[in-house]
Amino acid sequence: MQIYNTLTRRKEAFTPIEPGRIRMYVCGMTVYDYCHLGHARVMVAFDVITRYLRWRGFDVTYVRNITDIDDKILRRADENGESIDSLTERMIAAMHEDEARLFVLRPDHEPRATGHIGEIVAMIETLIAKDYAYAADNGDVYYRVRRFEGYGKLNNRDLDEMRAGARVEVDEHKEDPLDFVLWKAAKPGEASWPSPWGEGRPGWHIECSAMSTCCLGETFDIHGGGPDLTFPHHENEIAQSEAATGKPYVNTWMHAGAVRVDQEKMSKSLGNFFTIREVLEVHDPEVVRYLLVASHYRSPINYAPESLSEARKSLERFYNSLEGVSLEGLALEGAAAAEDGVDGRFEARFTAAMDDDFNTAEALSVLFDLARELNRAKKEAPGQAPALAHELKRLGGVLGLLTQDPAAFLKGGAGELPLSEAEIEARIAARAEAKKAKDFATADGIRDELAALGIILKDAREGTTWVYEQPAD
RNA sequence: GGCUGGAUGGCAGAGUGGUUAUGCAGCGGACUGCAACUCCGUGUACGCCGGUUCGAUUCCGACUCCAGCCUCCA
Repeated sequence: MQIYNTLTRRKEAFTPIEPGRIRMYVCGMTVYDYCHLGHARVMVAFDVITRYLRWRGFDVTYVRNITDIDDKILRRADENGESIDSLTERMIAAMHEDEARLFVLRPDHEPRATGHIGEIVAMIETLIAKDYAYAADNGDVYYRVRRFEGYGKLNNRDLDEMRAGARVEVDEHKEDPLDFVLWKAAKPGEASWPSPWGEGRPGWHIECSAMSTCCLGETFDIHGGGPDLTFPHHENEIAQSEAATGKPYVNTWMHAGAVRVDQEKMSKSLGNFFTIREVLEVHDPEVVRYLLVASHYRSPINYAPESLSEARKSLERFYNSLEGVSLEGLALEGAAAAEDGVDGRFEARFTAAMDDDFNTAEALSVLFDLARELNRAKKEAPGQAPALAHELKRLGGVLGLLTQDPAAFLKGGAGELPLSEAEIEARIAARAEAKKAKDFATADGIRDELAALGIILKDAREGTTWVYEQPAD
């Protein structure tokens, strides 16, 4: 298996530290607002990675933290006139709802910063003892960046050039403008925890170092996150953890690609973001997931509402092929599967694609080939169709796709129908009558009328089924 | 300015030193009462300029353009 490592900037053969076991940490959300599509990308990317690694037989421990104390949270809670707890609990619940709808499995552990203050304080104390950190006279504790030799290695940054780059804020309490905060002294009335340096709260970077070490050990296999976290967040994590433990922090760094809108990064600060929940109001969650899985996890994707319609059409192709094939009573293991006409060639191609840095786009192309084969079988060799359909669902399932009932998906999934299903069925029955009487004008009139509402009829030998496609506006 | 990554057919999006990605859309045919679904067939795509090579979209170099990071952001 090959994985691209952000640290070395190339694909490397992946070998877990402990055979058969993979420890992975991903930087999660700061819970002061609803998740947007950029968050969805990271959630889905690492969900696919986790599902695939498990499918390949690895025992994966997946940790994704929750930042539940931070300046933005304090500000937002204040603006809302609600408590920090109330705000963060609401947002965490919303996040769990969003990810569940996107077929994202929950990580094994979701440590919260406020639940690990003890470990955080202990790590800061170690850093001070080793002279990598210092308490300033304002009650803050800072990391002494120039003390850490490898600083900048993840981003290929040179300390002196960064300084020349000038956008570094000068702070009179810092020895060096590049030093970053580990512990922040509380202002009167702010949420705070006791520490040897007075009441305060942890800085953002230290919480990930402390929580990852605490959940996964001092050195672990994979550390992931969004594309904008490489600097300074992950650089600082390396500096903190390696200085504190004297050991390598992470073997493979993985970063997802950005979600863009009009060729600009989707972000809170630009205000050009779409929240997951607002997108799910009009689109089937699987369509959103498909859109994210259809591109390689590292390439940027440009979000446009039209891309979702295209994603839906691609998924319709899969579900059309699956529709009408009964999987009941299939005993499909090993030799039985081979006899039924599925000889592992699709799985081999699928695995080769995914082993190559999780190439989901390539893997999907294998599934499309499989769907074509299934469509052919439905026509020419119906006996083989169930095995092929099973294979398609099985491999699709590794990507967290194709788990719905085909008819249910095609009928619009989550969306609201312009007519009730009973009404639609009544029209279909009326049309069948007209067809029987060779009154094609009436029959086509009913079909056109439904089509205008987005309901597309499909006649099959077994009867008429339909697809609902929300008309574009 | 520094550091990273990218530029592929109408659109989306993989990949490769010489051979079909795939999906959507288009075109021709089959199926159909006509459609839809589906099947079969169909497109001299690889930013620009040089170099290496028998041969480069794929390797090397320059250039142009785009994006991300360098400030909180997934």
